[in-house]
Amino acid sequence: MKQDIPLTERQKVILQAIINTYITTAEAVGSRTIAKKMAFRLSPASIRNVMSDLEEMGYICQPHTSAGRIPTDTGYRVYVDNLMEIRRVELEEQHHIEELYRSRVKQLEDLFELSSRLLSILTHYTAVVQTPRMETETIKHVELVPLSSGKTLVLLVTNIGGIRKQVAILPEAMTTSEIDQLATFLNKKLQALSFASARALMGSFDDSADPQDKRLAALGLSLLSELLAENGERYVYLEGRENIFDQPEFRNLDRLRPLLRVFDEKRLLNELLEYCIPEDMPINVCIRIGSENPLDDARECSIVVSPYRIGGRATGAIGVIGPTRMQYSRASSLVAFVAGQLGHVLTELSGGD
Amino acid sequence: MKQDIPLTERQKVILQAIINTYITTAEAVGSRTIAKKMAFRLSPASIRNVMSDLEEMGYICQPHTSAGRIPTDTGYRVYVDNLMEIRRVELEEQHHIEELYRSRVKQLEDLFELSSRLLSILTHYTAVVQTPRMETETIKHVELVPLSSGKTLVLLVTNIGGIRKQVAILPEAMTTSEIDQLATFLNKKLQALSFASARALMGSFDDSADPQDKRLAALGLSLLSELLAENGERYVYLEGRENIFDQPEFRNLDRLRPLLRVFDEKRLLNELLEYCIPEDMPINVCIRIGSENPLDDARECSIVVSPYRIGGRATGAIGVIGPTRMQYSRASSLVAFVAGQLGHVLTELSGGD
DNA sequence: TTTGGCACTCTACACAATGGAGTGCTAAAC
DNA sequence: GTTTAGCACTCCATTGTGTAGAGTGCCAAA
Repeated sequence: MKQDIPLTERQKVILQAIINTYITTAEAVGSRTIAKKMAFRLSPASIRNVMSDLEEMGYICQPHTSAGRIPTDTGYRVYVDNLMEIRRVELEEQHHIEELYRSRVKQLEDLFELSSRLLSILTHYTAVVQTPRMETETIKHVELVPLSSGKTLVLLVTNIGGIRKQVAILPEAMTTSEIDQLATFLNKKLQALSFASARALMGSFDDSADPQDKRLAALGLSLLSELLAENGERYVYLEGRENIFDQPEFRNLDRLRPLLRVFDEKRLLNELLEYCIPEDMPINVCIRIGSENPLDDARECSIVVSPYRIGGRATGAIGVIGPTRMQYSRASSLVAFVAGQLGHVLTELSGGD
Repeated sequence: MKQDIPLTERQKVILQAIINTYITTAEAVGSRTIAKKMAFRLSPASIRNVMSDLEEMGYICQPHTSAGRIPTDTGYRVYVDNLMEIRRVELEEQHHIEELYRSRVKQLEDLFELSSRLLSILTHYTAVVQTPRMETETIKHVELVPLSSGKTLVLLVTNIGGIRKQVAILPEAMTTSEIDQLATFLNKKLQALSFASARALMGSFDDSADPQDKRLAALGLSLLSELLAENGERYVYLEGRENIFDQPEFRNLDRLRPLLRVFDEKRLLNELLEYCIPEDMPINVCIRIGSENPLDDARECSIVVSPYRIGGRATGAIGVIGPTRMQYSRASSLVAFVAGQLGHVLTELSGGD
């Protein structure tokens, strides 16, 4: 491996041609194929020499002696970083997407579903959308709906229109008007607070002068504490599972199965996304190729993922998962664009408070 | 085919043995195997004669000349209807399940998720749960949460703790207190009504004497109409997808794919469940075997499904999907039991109004 | 009516033979 | 020095052949 040596122009062009070809055909590409496709004429023999260099550098490899070459993960890496053409989403496509965002969103969940479905349809890969980090939501409204026998449905509406709910058991018998009073109290105190601040505030009433406040805060905390807790796991929307069946590399059941396992386990997906977009990410699109990603079960595939932002603050991730032989250029431009749209709508939702 | 002729005792015993064996081994079973397993001694040759009869009747068939026999869909049918031993769920298992239902349910969604996960774990098949028919829910509470710029989040809580919501645009500018007034009006009028009655009632205000009522009703209708509409599609919970990978008949990608397609398309699942449990079903457990079910993509598998009841009224379906070579006995007893539990908890939730 | 025996059929598996694609190397051409 | 034609070589994929094994159907004897 002599990866430190910079590529010559010729090597670049040929590596690019190999990867472009492989991406569309899914078959190991030989020197003859490249020779025919290239702009400046070179014989297959000359191409072979270059290919041999590229192999030594670790960018391509042969499945077996008498086969053509296929890109390695590091090969894709230089392709993604230096060689691929950056494309923009077609204007017409842009308008089409924007139109959908305008018309199709009736509730928060629609937004995530639309985003993931859209991305899976446009890219033909499997799309994932992670719901926003809890810290970026603030409390908009608290509602207590009395149910039977001392139980209450506790509803929490957040600034973006998200809902948390749970059935809680009242710690003491309460009349309807007392419950109303509690709800009013909670709404007044918690309005526009983050979950963490709300928790802290409620706790602070413990040594309050006003015994009424103290009592209400204690009641409120017992009803809300679980909803306000960091429960870690965020929901992940996943669309376009079926697309992997169209990828020849996943015709094989043994390769397919681990990937489907990842799709089924939200926990793994979350881990994967968290790894790509760790905290407040400054970058736009993150690409993890094959072995670069942390899940053993996803070593055969790549993920292209972007943070989306609410009011400038990265709060969640959206992206696509496909074979390492992915149309990185198209995928990343689409992911970036849809992430932008999603963030835009979410910001609008949360903004006009 | 001479399916009308009743089976002799010997034919029954042998058919039962064949199916029981095939269910556990997944391999075509030959006369020798049966001869060894049977209680009363018969030579393979005699068994072959009976098998020949059973084949002529259409209950078993040979994959090829020199193979043993496997049950046909009609074979499974007589097995399910007449031959299989009806088993009860072990008492210990029952207690375990009941315990889970007591402890794990914080909100309505948990209930469906628990039921489907439980069933998939217990049976090792894929489990589905359809949410209740809209007609069985009544309105418990309406909440209007003002969002930015003339938008409102409309929340509808039902008697079982279900939630419908949408972001609606106010048809006219309203102050916060006007919105509160509207919410109070809606809660007073719609309390405990079904969706259909609510729709009808709101419409009836059109020729009301009181102009204030008329105005509020019109506003309310514009905000609620979409939520109250029959939107047809019910949500379907699905758990244990990965279990089909353990079934040898689905090792083959061509058999696997259509089934996964069904799993991914809630519409198809709904159709399947609707077909098995049409309307207010008197029966307990419905079993559809292979070609008996209406979906082409599910011709290779069986479904065991039961309605669950809220207050005695069947309102949704719960069941498992697996290969036609299914452990029908165990599956149906478990489905029935879990359906009972689910209905029980739902009834409790809705009951104490 | 039951059963042992036997010929027959078909699959699954292993093994060899063949064709084709693609390479690496070398020596000649530019 | 770089490029290219030629050639031997390697390996896969496909096809065909042979064999062992499982199971059947049928017949004649018990």
